[in-house]
This record gives sequence, structure tokens and C-alpha cells, in this order.
Amino acid sequence: MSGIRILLVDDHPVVRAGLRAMLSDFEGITVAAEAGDGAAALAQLARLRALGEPVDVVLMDLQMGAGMDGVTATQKIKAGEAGTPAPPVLILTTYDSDADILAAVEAGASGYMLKDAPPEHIRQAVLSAAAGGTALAPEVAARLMGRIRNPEPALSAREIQLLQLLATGLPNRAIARQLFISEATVKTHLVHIYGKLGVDNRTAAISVATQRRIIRP
Amino acid sequence: MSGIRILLVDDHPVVRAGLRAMLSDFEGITVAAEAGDGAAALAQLARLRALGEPVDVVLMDLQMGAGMDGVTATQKIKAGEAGTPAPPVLILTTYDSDADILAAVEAGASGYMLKDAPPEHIRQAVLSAAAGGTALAPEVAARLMGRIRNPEPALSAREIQLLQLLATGLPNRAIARQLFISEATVKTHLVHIYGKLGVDNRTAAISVATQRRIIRP
DNA sequence: CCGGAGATCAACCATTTGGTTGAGCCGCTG
DNA sequence: CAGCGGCTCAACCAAATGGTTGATCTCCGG
Repeated sequence: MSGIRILLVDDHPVVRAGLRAMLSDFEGITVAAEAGDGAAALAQLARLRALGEPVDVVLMDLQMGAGMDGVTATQKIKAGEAGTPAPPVLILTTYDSDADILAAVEAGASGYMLKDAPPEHIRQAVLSAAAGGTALAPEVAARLMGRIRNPEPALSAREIQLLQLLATGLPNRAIARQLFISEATVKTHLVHIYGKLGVDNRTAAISVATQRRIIRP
Repeated sequence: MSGIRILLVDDHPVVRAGLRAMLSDFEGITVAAEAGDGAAALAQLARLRALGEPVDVVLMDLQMGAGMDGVTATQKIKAGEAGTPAPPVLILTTYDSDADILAAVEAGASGYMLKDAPPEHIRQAVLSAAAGGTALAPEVAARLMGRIRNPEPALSAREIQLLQLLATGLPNRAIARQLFISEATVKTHLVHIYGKLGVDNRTAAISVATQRRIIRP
């Protein structure tokens, strides 16, 4: 009767130590293993499964230094092995950007908590995830609600493509040549992008798009 | 004989728990108090000083949610109370951008460590800071060395500060107001920045500066 | 089949940015 | 102390960008 068995995944030793200390204070929760990146997490899952001691919840950061990122790891975990149920994945990260939240949810995460959450909230989230439920930080929940009520205009693929070139510092003329369109069209796209992102110049657009992770830095 | 007395400052309860757990494993290091933001840190310092139990090292994150940020807190700590020596401040943060490092060093920090550092490194840094020395993470040290040796781009602190604002999408006029200088000066700085980065417009400058981690995204 | 959305282009004009030249001030260093 | 580098400002001009209007074409779904 080891209670809920957890796999901790975070690239910061400090954070892992904190979670371990925090969770071990709670009755009925055990840290079964730890990993510093997505690949190690998958290895640990396989190892524990082979030992007949599968984990009940994966508690994972989204940003993980060099290795496989949290979203990819979540996808792979949920894909899992044939015939064995995949454990619920609870995301515990620092940022609450739309793109992160949506990516995590789409990848199959059971919850999304922020690292500045008080210990009790984290405990509740773990219990909820272990029971097959979901857990969202209040800030995250509010953001998702906001999206439903007031859906943000989604950028088209072409617009994102243009944004990506924009972020490299190319002037409109060069962007036009790259995409085989006229400079006028580039400007039209830009106006649309500004409108959707709520800005009024290219640098601000890059700033917002980068922070929302619409484009990669 | 309480050994080295530390004040932990971080807005994440998880990280504080991790540092506490980690440091308490070390002989001769004691966590005297904790704080969740800069203001609370100053209050704790004053409180402990009044009790006649001043802290020997402040271990602080740079990014701290809503409240006073780490750089400002560092400045205030180093300014200190008349007649009482200010404790060394050791920065422990996630990012290693030039902008953050320079700001911290200029504010009077004794060291700059990254959160993905192994516990032993953190211990060494704390000991070094307590002894009045300095402590830089290898990545940070390498970056600073590079700035000295490098014949290439040595951006001044002012230029980096300007770049940081540039990256938020502000027009020159707004940057000028923020820095209390004229628009003409902003343009002069920009020309210098372009030259040093080898670009010829602001978006390209942001792109290069971000990729070289001169500024944070 | 029609409407809407996305992509394309043009012309026009105001504003911003980029580039240059020149100059004063301050602090550090040889 | 002279010189250098960094920070500051001004004026001017060319080029790029931002903003607007209006238009054609295609594709997709009701």
C-alpha cells in the first residue's frame, strides 16, 4: 500500500528536491522516481512498469533545457505501450501562455499547474489526476474560459509563415521575394497580423508572437 | 554555532522547499528565513538584524512575479542600513542572458548561479559568497570572459538596456521616454548597436541579440 | 450556387525608422 | 593632462514601414 506513486520530471535538481520534499510531507503520496528530461522519463516509466510497479501520476515541467520538451514527452507517454494504460500527466510549469496550455492539453495532459502554486493546490491536483480527473490552476482555467467566451482570432498558416520571416529581421521587400508575393501583399498580411495580435508595429508583433509561442525564437 | 545563515528569496514555494531541503543537507549551512518577493526579503533582513541574528548570505531569484524584482531588491539590500554591513547577495535564477547578468552584477550581486546547477555547485557558491568571495556559474563565467576577450561585439550596458526595450516593440519615442533621454540619443545608440551586431534594422537586431542571448526573449 | 474567408495586388499618404554629420560632456587611463 | 570611449543631443534627408481603400481570385461549406 504505497499510495499514489509519482514520477517527477524536471531539469532543475532544485525543483525536483522541492517537489520531493513537499510531496513526501503528504500522506498517501510517494515519489517513485525522478528524471531530468523527457527521454529519461520514458526510460523510468518503462523500467518501473517492467518491475511491476507502474507510476500513477507523472508530474512534469514543460520547459526542459536541451532534451525532449514536455509536450513531446507527454505525447509519447500517452501513446504508451500497447496493452498497458498510460498514466495521467500533470504539467507543473512556470508560464501560462496560451500556446503552452493548448499544446499540453492537446498532447493529453490531465492538468496544468503553475510553480508558484501553494503546496496544498499541488497536492489536490495530484490526487485529482490519480483519480482520473483533471486539475487546472485558477489562472489557467480563467484563461481557457476567456478563450471560449472571447475566442482569439487565430493566425492563418500563411500569416505565421510571414511572422517567422519577420522575426529574422527581413524588410518587407525581402519577405515578399522569399514568399514570391508582392510587397503590397506582405503589408496587407502584416496589417491583419497586427490586428489579431493587438499591436501596431512589427517589433511588437514579434514580441507578442514569441511570448505566446506562436513562433519560435 | 549556527554556521552560515541564509535568507531564501523566491516566489515559488516549490523552489524554496527545494533549496531548503538541499541546503539543510549540508553541514554548516542554515536557512534563517524565507521570502516570496523583494519587499518581504527586506523586511526579513531588518527583522533578523533587529534580533541580533543577521544573515550571512541572501540567495535570491531574479524574476519574481508581481513584486519588486531581484535587481531592485539587490540594490536596496546593498544600499542597506547605515552602520550595518550589507550581506552578500547570491543570484540563483533560470536564465543566463547578458542583460540579466550585467544588471545583477551592477546591482552588487556577489554571484550568479543557474537553477539547473547541481547541489554541490550551489553549496560551493554559498560558501564562497559567505567568505566575501564571488561565485559564477561556468556558463556565466564563460560569457563574461567572452565579453572581455572578444574582439567582436561588446555592447555597453546602456545599449543592452535599450535593446531590451526595443525587443518589447516600443517605438523610439517611447524608449526615449522610458530612459529619460531624447529620441536622437536613442537613434544614435541604435546605430551603434546595428554596427556591433552586424545588422541594419531593429528587427534583425532583436533577432541576433536574442539568439546570442544578449537579451532574454 | 452563393457567401465568407483567405490570399493576392495597387495606389496613396502620414509617420517612423535608418543613416549621416557634427558636437558637447564626463570619467577613466596612460 | 591629453586622449579615448561612452552617453548625450540636434538637424537633415532618404528609405522603410504603417494605415487605408478598393479590387480580383480561389476555395470551402452551407
